[in-house]
Amino acid sequence: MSLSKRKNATQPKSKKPITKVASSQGTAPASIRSNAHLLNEYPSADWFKKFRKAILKWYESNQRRLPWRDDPIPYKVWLSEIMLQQTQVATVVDYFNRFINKFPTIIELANADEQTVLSMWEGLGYYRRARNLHAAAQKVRDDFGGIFPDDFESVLSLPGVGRYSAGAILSIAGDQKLPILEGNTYRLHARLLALHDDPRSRGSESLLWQFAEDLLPTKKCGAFNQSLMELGSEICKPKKPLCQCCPVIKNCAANQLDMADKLPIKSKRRKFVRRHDALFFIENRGQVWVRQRKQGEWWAGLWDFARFNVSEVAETAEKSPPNERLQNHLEAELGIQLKSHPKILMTINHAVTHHKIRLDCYWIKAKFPDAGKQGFKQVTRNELSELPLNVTARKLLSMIEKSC
DNA sequence: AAATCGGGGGA
DNA sequence: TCCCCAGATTT
Repeated sequence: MSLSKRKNATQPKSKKPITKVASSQGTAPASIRSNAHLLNEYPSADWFKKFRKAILKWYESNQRRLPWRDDPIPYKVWLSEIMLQQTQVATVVDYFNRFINKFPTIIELANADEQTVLSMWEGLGYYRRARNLHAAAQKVRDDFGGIFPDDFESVLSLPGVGRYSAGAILSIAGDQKLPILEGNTYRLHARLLALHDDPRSRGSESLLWQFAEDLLPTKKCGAFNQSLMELGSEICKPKKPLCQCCPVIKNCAANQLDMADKLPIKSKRRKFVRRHDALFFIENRGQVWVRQRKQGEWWAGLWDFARFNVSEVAETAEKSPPNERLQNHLEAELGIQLKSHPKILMTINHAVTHHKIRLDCYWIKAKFPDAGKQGFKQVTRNELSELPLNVTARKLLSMIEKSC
């Protein structure tokens, strides 16, 4: 099977997914030897042998008990890996249990409505993951006979699955010898190797994928890959790593150089953009205005109340005072006549990736126009509780329900 | 190579 | 406040 599209920049392009470097241990592969990213020598074969033994032994008695570890079938491992993308373990656990309870099998997930899937995802963020998960389940149902595939290329072809997730799923669920590289292991490896560069940079990334592959034992690759992440999460932490408790302290170049807390080199962070939004909870005789957010918008697929960017509105009408501008915009945009001034309910400060948002939430009473403008429709508060909402909308709603 | 996509937890 | 989290996808 050939890929019709590239999944990500690090994805191997050849049919054989992972480039084999014969006996690369001891002497670094050319790709590594040719750069000066390491403060130390590339590890020897003996180093790799001792590392594998020590970390696997540590993992046997130190692994956390997690729901997806009880029964590591491909479906559960896959689901856990998608939920864990850029999301902490503690956050995922309850979502995972609820999700498995609601959709016990891939087929049941595939046959579900996307709205139901999104509802189960509500609050977890990165909602594209949920839509991709649902689409992938349908692909498994339709293209793979309902059986989660067990070859790297097929797994990689599923939407939402990149090189990390494909390797993680197949190693954890099937003990396949495939490397992983993610947040924990970028940091762990940067320290083990004393990587004198940002591990997320282009050159470092390829070096670290090679290292991740060289690390793999011949068997127990699932436990081994998990042990790397577990160690990174619990011992080799971003701040104040617990080096005195580390089972592979003797393997750590950063520790030997007394630089563990100085590495990895952190990349420059893009600064936040401030943003001022206004939300309108529009109600009339028990009916509330909502719309489903479109593809390409934030929270695509989720439902939301009327929401505007105050700065953009201000640009189009500079002369009037802020409240009046917003009100005029509201009337023009939604085709409604306000019976009263919007009443401020609450202000929510939140963040969406690199945006810091102040959200002023207003309540207004207005009659729904005959033809719903801008894709709005009206629903009862009861129906509202069933729709997948973004966190701020849900927060506002629960505040309103509480005060009435 | 860089931007985009949420939300929460912890210091 | 800031940093980080078992990343993938698009531009």
